[in-house]
Amino acid sequence: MPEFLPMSHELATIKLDCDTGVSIDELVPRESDPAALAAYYREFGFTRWYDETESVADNDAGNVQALPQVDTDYECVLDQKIFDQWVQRLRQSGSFAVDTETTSIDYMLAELVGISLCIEVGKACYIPLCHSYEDAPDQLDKAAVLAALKPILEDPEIGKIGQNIKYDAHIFIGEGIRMRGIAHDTMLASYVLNSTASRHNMDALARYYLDRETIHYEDIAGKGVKQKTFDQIDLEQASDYAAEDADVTLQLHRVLSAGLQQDEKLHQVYRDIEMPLVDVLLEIEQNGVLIDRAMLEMQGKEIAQQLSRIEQEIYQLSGEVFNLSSPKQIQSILYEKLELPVLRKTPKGQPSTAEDVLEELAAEYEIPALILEQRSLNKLMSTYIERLPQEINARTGRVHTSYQQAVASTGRLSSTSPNLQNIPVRTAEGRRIREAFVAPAGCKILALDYSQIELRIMAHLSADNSLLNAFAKGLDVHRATAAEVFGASLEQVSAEQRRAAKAINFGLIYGMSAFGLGKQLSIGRNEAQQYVDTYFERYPGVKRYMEETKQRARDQGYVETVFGRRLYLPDINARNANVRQYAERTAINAPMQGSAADIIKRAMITVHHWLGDNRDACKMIMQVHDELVFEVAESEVERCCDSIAELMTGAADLSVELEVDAGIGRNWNEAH
DNA sequence: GGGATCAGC
DNA sequence: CGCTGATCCCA
Repeated sequence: MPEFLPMSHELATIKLDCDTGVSIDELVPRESDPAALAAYYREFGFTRWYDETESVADNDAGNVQALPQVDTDYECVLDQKIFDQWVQRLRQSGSFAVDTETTSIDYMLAELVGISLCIEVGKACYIPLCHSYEDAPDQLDKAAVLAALKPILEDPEIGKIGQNIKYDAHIFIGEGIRMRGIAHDTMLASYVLNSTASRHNMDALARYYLDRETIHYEDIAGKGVKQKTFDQIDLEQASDYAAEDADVTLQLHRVLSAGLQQDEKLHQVYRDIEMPLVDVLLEIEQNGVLIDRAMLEMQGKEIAQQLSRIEQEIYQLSGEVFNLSSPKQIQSILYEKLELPVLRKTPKGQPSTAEDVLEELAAEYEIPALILEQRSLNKLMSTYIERLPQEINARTGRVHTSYQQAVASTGRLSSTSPNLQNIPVRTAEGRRIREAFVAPAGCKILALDYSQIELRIMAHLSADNSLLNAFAKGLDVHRATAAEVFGASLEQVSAEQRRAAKAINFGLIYGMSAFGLGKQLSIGRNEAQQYVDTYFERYPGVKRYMEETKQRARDQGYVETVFGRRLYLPDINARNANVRQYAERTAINAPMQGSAADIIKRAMITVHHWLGDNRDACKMIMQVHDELVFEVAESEVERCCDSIAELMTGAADLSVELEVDAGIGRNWNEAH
């Protein structure tokens, strides 16, 4: 086992120097010599477990190089001459760190307040533009400053370095500046080096990688309802804070780059996937999605009627009115008042009222079925039908989500405010929400999704003959699995058998346990174990792959995707069996989920480049893990469909072909 | 702020 | 059984 695996909580008490007998101080180079840094990272890597609350000093010295503290020279630019000098230096620089200060964390609502810049570590400036508190000093003219910076920010030859630079690029778009040369993002570098870190915000990175405590926004702006927006903050405080951000970003960039240089595969993931994706996500987010407000209103009225009918019925049957949104009250009605049998308990020991439990109770009793229906309609109502219209931007008339690029440990994106990656599709009523995701007049929605991408990746990684064969022949893979496991011919497979086989296939991707499979299929543990055993007999390559993956995880402390993205598993050698098995399931799942994420990200980048200057006719508007959604001019839609499908299938060269299903419609539902 | 629940892949 | 985010209740 390598010495510097990320430590699980269980192992956290073992000091790093216990293993080597060498004092930590001797291990950490104190100079900023790149060669020393390089040697250091080669030896120790960035494998420490870190989060916001942890500082290098608090822990056991850490394996991270703290750059020597440099005397800082931060200036607030209020003078035209000084500004001109900065512009001059920026023009001549190969790259620089940039950070914007604004009035909101919402990129579509935020107003630019000031800009900070740093070309050389320790020397940074803040250019205030719109501080508007009482007696605020005169500031440089915003339009003039932006006009001077625009050619520099738009010059692809001058590299821009930022912390979550997509946000700053959004802000500049709001000012009519399309940032080019987005070269580095310290948040993404940190994410590629260790995706399991809980957060990749600047404060945490500075604390961990620079052993430096930065000024916290709350300290200068206050917190809660009284929190000031940045334009209300005193220039002196604002300058220290903002200039520091740019300076720290540049310092972080140096340290993190040195780390990435030490592993060619990780460097490629960063350079060839994550960085180019920034521009793609920027575009998708700016594009936004058109939502048919009237459609949702209509659906809302229908559902409100159904809801009140169901609620009345539930109150009648249970003999009292109570809050159906409170699991606690439902629990007391069902299990105490009406004395229904308790089939399962929540982790905290409360009788569960979860979907599958109520599903089972619904066979015998009336109320559970009604509660399920109420819950599902209520969810549609509060999360989608009522919420989505509120998310429509007043200026663009569209919904602009945020894709989080440094959140999911496996390499997936996530989507927030609103989450467009969990729009209902499973049930008929839910699916109707997608009818409200529409194309404007003259356009169509084009949706393309990878077919069985994770299973194909499993076939590729495991090189199992039967599985490779099933895909090569273009078989219905769940049916093929059923035929193998139940010893039937393809034609003989029943619907029930196919359903079970599908659950097995999903189980495999999730690092299946007999317990979990049994629960999914509502069968006993032993019967489920039988299925698993038979499966592994028929697919010995898969069995071997699973064992090898777990062993590799134990040996090296991480697993990786087809493209070399890494996921650390600090708990893989834990002594607690539950903790360890959980890590083992993640070890199985992460390479498949993560490789799929890599592949669609690569596809997004090539599609983005293919679109070139044709982005008015064909706009990428959503990504849902294995699906890309576009808004396309009617005249172009067939051509785009074929070309994009080809680019998507070509995004990886696996030992099974990738397949893409495509659909075209007036709305997202029709496009499926 | 944490837990329960449920929407997606 | 893997990975997420939003909403709600309740302390």
